[in-house]
Amino acid sequence: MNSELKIYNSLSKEKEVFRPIHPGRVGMYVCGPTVYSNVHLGNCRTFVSFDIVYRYLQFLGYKVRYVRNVTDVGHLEGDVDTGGEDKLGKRARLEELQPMEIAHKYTVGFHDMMRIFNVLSPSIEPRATGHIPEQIEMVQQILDNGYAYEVNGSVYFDTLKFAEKDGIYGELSGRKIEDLIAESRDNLKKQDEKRHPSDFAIWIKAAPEHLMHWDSPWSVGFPGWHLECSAMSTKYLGKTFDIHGGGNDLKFPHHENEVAQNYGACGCTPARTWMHGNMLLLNGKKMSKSDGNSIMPEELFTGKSSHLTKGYTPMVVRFFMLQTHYRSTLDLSDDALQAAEKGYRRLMEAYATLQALPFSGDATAGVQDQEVREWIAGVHDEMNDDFNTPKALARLFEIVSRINSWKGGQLSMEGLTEATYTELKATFTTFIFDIFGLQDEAAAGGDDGFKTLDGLMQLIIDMRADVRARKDWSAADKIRDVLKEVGIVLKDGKEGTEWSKE
RNA sequence: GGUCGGGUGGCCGAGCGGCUAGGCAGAGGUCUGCAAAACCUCGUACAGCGGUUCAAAUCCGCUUCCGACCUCCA
Repeated sequence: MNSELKIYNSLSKEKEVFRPIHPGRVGMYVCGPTVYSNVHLGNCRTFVSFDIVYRYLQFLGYKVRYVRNVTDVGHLEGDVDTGGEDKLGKRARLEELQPMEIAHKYTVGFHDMMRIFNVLSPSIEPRATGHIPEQIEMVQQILDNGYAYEVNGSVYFDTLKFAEKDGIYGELSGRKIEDLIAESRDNLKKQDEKRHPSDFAIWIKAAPEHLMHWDSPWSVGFPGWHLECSAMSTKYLGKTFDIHGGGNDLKFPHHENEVAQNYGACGCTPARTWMHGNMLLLNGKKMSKSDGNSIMPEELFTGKSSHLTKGYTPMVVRFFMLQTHYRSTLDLSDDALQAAEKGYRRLMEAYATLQALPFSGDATAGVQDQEVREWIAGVHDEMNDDFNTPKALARLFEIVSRINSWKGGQLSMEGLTEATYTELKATFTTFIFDIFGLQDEAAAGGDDGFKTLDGLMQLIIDMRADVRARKDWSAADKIRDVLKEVGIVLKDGKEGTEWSKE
């Protein structure tokens, strides 16, 4: 490859050449789910996006420490002042379970879904309830440094002070200090514990009925939602690390407040590069559980949804996601999924073709060798350009045409050396499986089972070849038709008959 | 209302000053017993109106439509 990795930094709003703090190592933190209900497809898209980032960084040879948390406490519905209820606590009440049962139930569900989408497990998956002492310690540091104040057992971060003193509150999400200050005048009358509307709770005194609570220097209570990410990222990745990721919708207030907390506690901002994945749209609107505009992965797989005409496999969905850049919104529709399904199959069949295709090129390099070498450099360049999966995928399809032409005899391997051919095969395979994280669903389904089936199919194909040699077309067609009914397609080519599952 | 991001061919989506991706669908052809697959060729684009430029989908301005965030959300 010819290029260096460039990543779009939400903080600077520019693509920057990526240089890790420690050569050869990358520290990456991504905000995980709040485990109070099942993940929907929009959640999955974000984790697939960062899975690609994780995979590609590893492919480049970096030793990556990837931390992705699970939020199991402190995430309130609404505001603290308006008596917001903890999401897990509420769910626990509704399902008549312990909050930890809720957390466990939906964490397991989340993991299952990640496995189904072939999302790699992060290096560390810390949970908020497992890091209460660290969070209390951080609150204390923020208080000691004068960036927070205590009221009636709750502790609030003083955003106005931070904004005025350091001038970086609002930098990430594009909010202005002047607006904050202007707001504060109107707010003086409010009978609020907070000094300023943009202040946020970092420790919340628990109401008597609140199920999850811990002792602290200020009250029996629980940590604010934003605090866990600051505490856990600092613990596992240090005060400053390379990449912080998450969904676009977390930029404000969650990430902005994280920056404030880290600054308040450590005097520096946590991440050098901020990456934000864009939303998955359904009916032209953001997929969201709270307004009911969402689709669950199960519905997608089974096709049992008013938005779909049929079901789609996890890898088709993953392929579908890869066709769009992570910073663009992606509109889910049945038509688009059908197109993705065919594209995915075409790619997988080309992979199988390439595996079986013998080398028939030359000892000396010619024009074609040069073309293939340029192609190999090209796919890497696309990924280096802020993980441009749609472009890299487009490049893969350029090679699909070439593979099929070699096989079909429309193109020879003239001028192609074996070394280049080997590299082509390796690159093609690596991109599909290791970097894009796709799986060959047709070939899956058990190696033993597949061998048996393949043996049977070879027998049937041989017998049908005899029938065809006698020009008994009706018998040959009948075999083909019956097989089609059970989902097996026969393709008669020059070199014989091939079979594949529909 | 404030801040930001969009409107690209039948659909999904790249591109973001000159070389006009890719997938799916459509048309014609090659191959084949037929079919399928594959291959080759081909339409139909850059929301509208102005402007800058030798050159604009790409830059600037206005209009219009859509979305995100500003309150929990990946």
